[in-house]
Amino acid sequence: MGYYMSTKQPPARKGPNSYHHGDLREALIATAMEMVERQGAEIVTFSALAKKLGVSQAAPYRHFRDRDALLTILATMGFLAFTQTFRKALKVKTDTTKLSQLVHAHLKFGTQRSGIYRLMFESHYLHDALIGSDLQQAVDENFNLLLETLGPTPDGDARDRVAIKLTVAVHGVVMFAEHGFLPPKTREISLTQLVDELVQDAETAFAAIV
Amino acid sequence: MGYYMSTKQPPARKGPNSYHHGDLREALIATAMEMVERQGAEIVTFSALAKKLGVSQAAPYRHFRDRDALLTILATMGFLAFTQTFRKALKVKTDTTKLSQLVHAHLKFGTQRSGIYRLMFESHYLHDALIGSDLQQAVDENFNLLLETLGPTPDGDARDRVAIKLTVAVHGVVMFAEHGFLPPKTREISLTQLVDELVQDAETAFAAIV
DNA sequence: ATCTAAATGTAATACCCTATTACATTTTAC
DNA sequence: GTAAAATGTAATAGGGTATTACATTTAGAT
Repeated sequence: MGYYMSTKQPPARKGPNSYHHGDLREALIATAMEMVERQGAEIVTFSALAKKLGVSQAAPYRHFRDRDALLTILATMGFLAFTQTFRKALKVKTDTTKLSQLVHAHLKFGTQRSGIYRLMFESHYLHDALIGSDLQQAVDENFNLLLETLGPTPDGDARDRVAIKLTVAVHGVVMFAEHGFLPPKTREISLTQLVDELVQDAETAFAAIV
Repeated sequence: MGYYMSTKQPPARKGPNSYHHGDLREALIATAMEMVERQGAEIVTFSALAKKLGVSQAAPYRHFRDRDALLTILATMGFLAFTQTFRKALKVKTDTTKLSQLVHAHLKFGTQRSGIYRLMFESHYLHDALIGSDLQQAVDENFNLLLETLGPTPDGDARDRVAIKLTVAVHGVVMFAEHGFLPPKTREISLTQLVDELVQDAETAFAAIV
């Protein structure tokens, strides 16, 4: 007893001994992130994490004040990854516009990594943790990247509005798609096509103010 | 013992006697809906409901298979209310367009009744319950109302796309606003103003295809 | 090198929530 | 009026959060 084989995570510790894990904090974050990506933040519990990592249920509390604190970290990581995705998208050589690449990167991230995307944009408890935080900074950086991509205009506010309208629309597409609430006709239109149009519209609007 | 005074809900039963509640099902739905509107679906538990209504914790299970079943009913009610809001908005006499009234009704519903709105559009478990359901019907009805408001066009698909793009954008605005993730500059632009622009854009697009 | 303080982990516990089961009481229909 | 259906209860098993007091390791100061 006390030791058993499993096809999954053997509770053997990676650390220097069997009492201390070695780097439980990082292990918790990594494992939690995997769970979020696979099945969404809902299923992430300290209980399950502790079991998977072969530590007691109380152990995670040594590293995070509570469950929300861990999820906030994951969300922040998500925003950093989101921005990275944007940066990479801008570097790719294609025949489409930079703006299009950026926006399609948004769509792809949102739909393919829906677990983390939902954690990032649907979490209620993040709201408070936002102001003046790493998280807020990560969010803002994203938007600034979009503004830079659009380029300068005589009227900055006009540009901002174009960017905002595009962003919220793409976010709306992702959210609706994620939850299966796209209007009837949309079910026959590909999301890619829809987003292409949104980009087109934004570019037209931009051309009018540049 | 066994009986106590409370400034809140006295657990006195409305029904014909103290054993049977009278109409527990409706009471559960009504109370749960209040909780959703006030604080969001997260706080709705059978436990809390039972306590408030002065019945045992097991009693709610006589009326709903599980918590999600109750919440699905609330979400469906939410969609019906949403549609009703649309219908009423169309009846109001103003100097703005019907489309504008409809879309502003969406914004208002989403921001002022965020608890139910989030339940309607963010719930993961609704996804499965959707196909061929009352819920799906309620959702579709909404979109059709928007299409009717736009009016007929030679190319129906083009109209659909205009409607879809507008809807997702407004939904995006609501979601972002709700979670405090509006891009930096947006914090200074009123949501109303933003939505006004979205309507303008849609109307311009519509004018081009009519 | 040691030994003490800080860091990290555990066990035990209290509390809340879900959901089921066997049983109790009303209500309804015949 | 009574049997079946509907509705409610108590008891229980199971899982989750979070705290507290205690155990073990690690690391830093001397």
